[in-house]
Amino acid sequence: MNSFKEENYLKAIYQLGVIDKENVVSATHLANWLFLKPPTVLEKLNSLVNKGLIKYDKTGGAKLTKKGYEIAINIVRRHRIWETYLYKQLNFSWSEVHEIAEQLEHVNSDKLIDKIYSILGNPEFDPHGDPIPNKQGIVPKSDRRPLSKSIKGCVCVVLGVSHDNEVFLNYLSDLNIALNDKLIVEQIISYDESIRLTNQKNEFILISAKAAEQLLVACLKPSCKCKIEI
Amino acid sequence: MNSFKEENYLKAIYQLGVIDKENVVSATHLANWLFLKPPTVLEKLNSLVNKGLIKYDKTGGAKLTKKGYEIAINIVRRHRIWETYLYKQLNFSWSEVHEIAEQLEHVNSDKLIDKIYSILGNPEFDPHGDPIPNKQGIVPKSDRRPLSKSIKGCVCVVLGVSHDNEVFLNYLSDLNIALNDKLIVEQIISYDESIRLTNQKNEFILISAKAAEQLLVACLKPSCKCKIEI
DNA sequence: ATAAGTTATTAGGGTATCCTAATAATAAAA
DNA sequence: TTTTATTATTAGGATACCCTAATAACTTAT
Repeated sequence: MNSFKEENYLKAIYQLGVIDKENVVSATHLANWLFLKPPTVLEKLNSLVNKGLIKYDKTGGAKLTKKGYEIAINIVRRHRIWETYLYKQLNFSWSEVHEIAEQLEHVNSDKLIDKIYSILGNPEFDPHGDPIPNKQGIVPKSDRRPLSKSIKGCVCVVLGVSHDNEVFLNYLSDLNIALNDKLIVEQIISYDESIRLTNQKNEFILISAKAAEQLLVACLKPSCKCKIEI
Repeated sequence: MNSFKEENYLKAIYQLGVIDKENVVSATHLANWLFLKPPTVLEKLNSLVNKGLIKYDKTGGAKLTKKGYEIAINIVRRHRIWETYLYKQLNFSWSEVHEIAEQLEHVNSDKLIDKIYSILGNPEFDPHGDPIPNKQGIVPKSDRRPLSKSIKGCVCVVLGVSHDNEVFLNYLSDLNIALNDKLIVEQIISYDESIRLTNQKNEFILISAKAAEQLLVACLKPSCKCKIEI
């Protein structure tokens, strides 16, 4: 709990490294993400370099060392386990869990995490659909991808969202889209790339291209053409 | 979670105020309790005065204002609710819960506390036997007192310990004494004030005067002479 | 290739926490 | 009462974390 700040830096470097594979994790990039100013971040990055938790050079940006990765992935693990616990055991809503997990992830007790993880039945994915790293820091794989990559006829299951943002989660609630829902892609409207879906209750849902990029799904049809990469 | 430090100061002032009613909560006293040095504490006390959370003068020491009391008692409430949750729902042992609750008490989510409190059935006492303040900051009363105040023939139920110390809790485990155990005072040995007890299984237990001072019990015999204050 | 715009870094400053060492105030003992 | 011991406070310094303003190093567009 004392390494609160440091943990958040390492987690952010991990997250930005995963999300923007193209982009380098620069001090400015991190500063925006953490709502801080670049000099503040740079200062901290230097101290993380000194502690052997990251490597940093201005062209390649910040990269976690093995030691840094272990800390970061452990925080991510704790976060996702807490989210799952809050959602499944304590009946919090999908949009509420993130903020509380941001705090709980810094509670330092392996035994506590092990306990709630085992109560949950050692799940591989959290309620947002994000994979829960195991104790060795290995992240389970899934074929989740944005709904926007789907084609007409896809049978999709909702696995999560790409950015953890309460506004978007509430937007989905309003659209009547929830985690694990099965959605069929009826039509992709070429004019604005919005997508017409039907849900299990055979209701029509129209989702914008922007939202479709943030909604993560997996296609359940075993050999659907959507899976062919060009 | 940002007010971590401040919350711990206020909690400490509350706790020392309760434990040592005679003694004033001085900067030095607090410094020892918090493992800090007096100037450090004094500096913080001045800032708490400025924030209107305490009053301080060197003769009377630190005293919580209404505003300060509300924060302190809320942290105490969270601590004891988490202890109870860890003990009852997550099967942690009596001696493990304190350290984890020290962290969890700073997680800022009323909804989370309300939820686990209600899962526990809104208990009035935590596993150490300490009263759980209600949302209004009112602390339930009980007639718990040290075992050392008992007399021969008392039928005592174990409600807690006066100081939260893992060594002592383990010592009690070794003596085969657990929370809520019923103990009968068979004999008080005048030589060294140690106490001979029998437990529910009719086993004999010998407890030292020192330990008896730290073990908190209530006498179950309605009009037992132990209750007469001289 | 150069001006204009970005991005990275340095310089310097503020607050919060923590410390040691020195001094002031108080209490206890001779 | 004076000395001694204890306690409270001030002075001054270190580190962590945050900032703005200025400079240096790059890109990009003309």
